[in-house]
Amino acid sequence: MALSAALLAVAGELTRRIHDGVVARGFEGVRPAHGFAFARLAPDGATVTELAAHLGVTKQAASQLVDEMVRKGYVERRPHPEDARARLIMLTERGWACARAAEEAAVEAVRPWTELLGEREVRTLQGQLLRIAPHGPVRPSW
Amino acid sequence: MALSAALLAVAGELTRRIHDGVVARGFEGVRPAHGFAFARLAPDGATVTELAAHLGVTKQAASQLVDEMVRKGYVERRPHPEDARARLIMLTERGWACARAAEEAAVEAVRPWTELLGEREVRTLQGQLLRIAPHGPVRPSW
DNA sequence: GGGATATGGTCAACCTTCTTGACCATCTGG
DNA sequence: CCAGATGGTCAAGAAGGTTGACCATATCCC
Repeated sequence: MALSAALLAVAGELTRRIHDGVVARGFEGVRPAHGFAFARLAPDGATVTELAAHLGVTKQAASQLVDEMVRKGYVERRPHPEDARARLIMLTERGWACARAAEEAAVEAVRPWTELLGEREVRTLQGQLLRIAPHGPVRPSW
Repeated sequence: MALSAALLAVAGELTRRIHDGVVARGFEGVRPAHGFAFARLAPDGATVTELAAHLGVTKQAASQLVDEMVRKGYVERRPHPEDARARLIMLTERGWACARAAEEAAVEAVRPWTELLGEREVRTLQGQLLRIAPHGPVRPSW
């Protein structure tokens, strides 16, 4: 049980730090859920349905999230090049900037661990975690 | 970033498995949030205000959670022995049974890790996590 | 080709869980 | 013993999710 508690504590702390780091870089009104969405949209965009599958929510919920991100200027809905029903959700320039900020914040949040455990141990840690749950849920919900 | 993603994936997977394990043992209508509450109530009970502080929510929210757990038979409100304003929230017999089930489910959820990494590595992992965030938030929210 | 059916997306209504604000009962310090 | 602090609840509302209905377009199959 101690292991579970420690893991959840670290995950919660990490999420909080990344979020704080993103806010500190000037992106307000953004939630962790947006970050999980960015991860799917980043390479080439995605449809609402794909995003919903990625996040593990209904497509209505994903659509509302997109509404919000559009309103805040992070993404835009473009016509899909191959399917007139669908729309391709793509990051705007501001969206890319926010994604880069999240990346920086993540690196910054992990840095103290390297100072504490050493670089080799951190790599070991990462390897162990990847072996334990290579395909865990993207949006852990509880 | 890969490290962060792996950590969140493992945490999400772990939470899901513990929850499933508890449900499989016959406790329905119970959420992970209840488990976090049990952890504080288990030794000797606690007041609503203490529980709220533990969970990181308002005392109104904690009170509602207690309402729900009372309705489901996991806890009961008893008069506080030293403060007539307060009430001592204590686990019922069913509450204790559920807490034991969660403990079992947690052990079961972690067992595959031991098979995968070996017992020594898992202990190392636990030690590393405890050093990284010894006092992370109890109820990671995102 | 063309109609039945599947799929992408949205609108609307509702539910759950948390918050804020107001309030009462009781404890505590001067 | 009274003023202020603290424990708890009630009520209303915000946030973020779900289900159900619906339209537009794509795909399958004759």
